[in-house]
Amino acid sequence: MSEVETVRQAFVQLWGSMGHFWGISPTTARIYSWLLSRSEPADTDEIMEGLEMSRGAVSMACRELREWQLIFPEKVSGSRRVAYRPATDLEKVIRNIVEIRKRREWDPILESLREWIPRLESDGSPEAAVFRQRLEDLESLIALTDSIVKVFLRGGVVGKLGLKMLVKAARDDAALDVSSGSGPGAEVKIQPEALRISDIQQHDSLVARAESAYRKALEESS
Amino acid sequence: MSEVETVRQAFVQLWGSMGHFWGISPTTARIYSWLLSRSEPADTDEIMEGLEMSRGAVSMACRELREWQLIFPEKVSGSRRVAYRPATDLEKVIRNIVEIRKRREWDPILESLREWIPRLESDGSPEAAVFRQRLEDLESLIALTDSIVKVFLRGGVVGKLGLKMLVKAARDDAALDVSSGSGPGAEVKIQPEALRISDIQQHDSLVARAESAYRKALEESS
DNA sequence: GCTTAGTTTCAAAAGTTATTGAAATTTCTA
DNA sequence: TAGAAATTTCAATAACTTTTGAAACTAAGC
Repeated sequence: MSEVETVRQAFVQLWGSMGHFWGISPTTARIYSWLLSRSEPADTDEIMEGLEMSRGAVSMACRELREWQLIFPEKVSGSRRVAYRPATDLEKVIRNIVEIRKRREWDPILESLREWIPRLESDGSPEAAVFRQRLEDLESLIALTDSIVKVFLRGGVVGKLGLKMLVKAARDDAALDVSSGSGPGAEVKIQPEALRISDIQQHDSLVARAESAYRKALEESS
Repeated sequence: MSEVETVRQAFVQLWGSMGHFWGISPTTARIYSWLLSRSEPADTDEIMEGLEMSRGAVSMACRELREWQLIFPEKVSGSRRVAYRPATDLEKVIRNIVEIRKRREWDPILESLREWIPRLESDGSPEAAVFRQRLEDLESLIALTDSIVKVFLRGGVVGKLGLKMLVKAARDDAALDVSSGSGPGAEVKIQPEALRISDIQQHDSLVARAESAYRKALEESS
């Protein structure tokens, strides 16, 4: 068995177990990843053989993948067969899936929370107050995640700067780990203070300073 | 039925359907959310009645919640009963879960990808090259997500600035949506250019400019 | 229009996960 | 220490999801 085949099998296995993240079944995920691992499209028979599945399972899964626009049918000339070509721009793919799932599944969660919170306000009991506080905390967390996803989906100067900052911070931390791991007191790590959501969400004029410095630098470089 | 009870039922239903995100079963998730909706801890009988479950199901689920440190057992004085108090600092809860799942599930994905990519390099076939490119794209995407999660878990000045930028960007976008939705040409939206991961990951001296402006502003304000 | 290659559909079967309830076990009190 | 309150465990059962394979259907070629 070739190296490609070995990696392919492991990749298909891995992607299959991640299927639930994408909102598709493991089988459907496995077909998509199998197609991704190839340089050419494949028809139903090839998929059946490659993944040892029934024709019916392949058909159902391919229909779902088409609905998600993860595969595209192509006619095989001189034959009645349809070959399936996977969507290969993975950034676009993931954007598409995140966008669809955000709209269908995640946004309704935020909406529900925002509906419930004022309803608990009008009930004056201590239990309602406790419950409401917890829903508010949860709403803050989910709203932060929503912000990150929105920027990922939409782009823009400030969002890009934010993401670059995050990447830099993670990189800086990794470098700090390496340097603090090489001395005699290697177990001692400087642990920054944990972020609080309320702090992150708060309007901050210092952030505006950083933003305008970045914009000025952008102008000067173009 | 009271307003609290109505919202509670909807919340428990919602949280139960989100259980898979946390890596726990719907039943286990429902118990946790039910406990969150109350101002006082509850014992096994109360949970059984409140959620209409068997004693066995409650016992198994509570064991799992304890393992995740989502609930804490408390002795009920004058009785042999144990009451369960939920962890209520939701930021900490989510951090804990994200950290555990990152270590157990998500980090191994990145590791696998980073193992496979060089293996495909030594196979000179066109198919290996195509497959390798796709694995590299995927690795980039997951590494970005990993960066964001790392910052969320660890904090730090640069990470905090990055998150604040993202929140600001999302807020700015929302404001832009509102203002562009109120004119006669309301269907016309300015769509910023989509972010590319390779761009975000690239070292950028302009980001350093923004960062030092922020640090300077921090010093001046303290 | 007929034939047939190829695909889709769906009920039955298979596989997986969740729940139950009673036996087993643990722990506390008198 | 015995008894019983309370919980845990786990095999059986129930519920849910996935897969199969053959009947039904579609579409292309002659």
